[in-house]
Amino acid sequence: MTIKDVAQKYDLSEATLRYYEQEGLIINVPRKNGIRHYTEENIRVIEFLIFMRSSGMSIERLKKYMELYEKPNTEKERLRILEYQYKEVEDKIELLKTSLDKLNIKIDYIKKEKLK
Amino acid sequence: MTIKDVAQKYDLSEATLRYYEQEGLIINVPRKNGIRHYTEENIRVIEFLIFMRSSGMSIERLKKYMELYEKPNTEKERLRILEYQYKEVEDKIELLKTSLDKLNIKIDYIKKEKLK
DNA sequence: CCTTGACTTAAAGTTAACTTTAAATGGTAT
DNA sequence: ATACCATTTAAAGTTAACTTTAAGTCAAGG
Repeated sequence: MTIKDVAQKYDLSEATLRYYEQEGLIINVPRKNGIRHYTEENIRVIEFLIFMRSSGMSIERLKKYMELYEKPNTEKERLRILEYQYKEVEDKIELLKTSLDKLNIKIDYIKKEKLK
Repeated sequence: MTIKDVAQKYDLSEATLRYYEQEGLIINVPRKNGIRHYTEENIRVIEFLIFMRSSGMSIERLKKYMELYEKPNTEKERLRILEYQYKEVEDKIELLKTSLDKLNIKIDYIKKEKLK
């Protein structure tokens, strides 16, 4: 798959794919005449990156994760990163739920004010 | 209350309070010898701002909201903004819940791999 | 052979939301 | 009176995560 194909399939810009590679999030992307041809492994990594970004993990932390991924016997450390991320997402959800409640109260309040 | 008091009480930096004012999110902050003395109304606005920021509303949208707040008969428009924000927060929560599930699956998978 | 179009890299630019800095002022303690 | 301290404003700087631009390469079509 060329960069264009991948970008279309995953709704990323080509620039983003190059940027991720430059940052070390995607490695070993083979070239033919200098042009990227993503392998299945590359694609799996990209899917992982997209998912992790959607959970809010920073590029910085993903870089750390991918560095570990390249080395043997790093499961424990990678697990720690994922579990930490899990907790962060949990916390964020809790915070947002509180926000929802408060928004609701505010909305109701304004609705009542309007009736007066 | 001086800027220092407010910053401490709400765990904001003084710079942030000045920035919000500059952006038009906090208006009519009275000065004595040039020094800010926040009124109760100012404080209520600040509490609102903090809450809205925690729900992820942008400074830009808050600016719009506060502009409306200054004008009479804008309840309908303000309601629209709040309801839109409500939906955005709902969506974000859903997205994050999906992330949690996937993270869980990934974590379990790595744990199992490790056992092999 | 020449142009076109897709791709390349490196570097500079963008945006949001602040933060930091520099220079000035004004009340307070010595 | 002077030195200090908290405050002020305006402007410049920061950070993350991209995006855009400039200049170049290369295979394919006319």
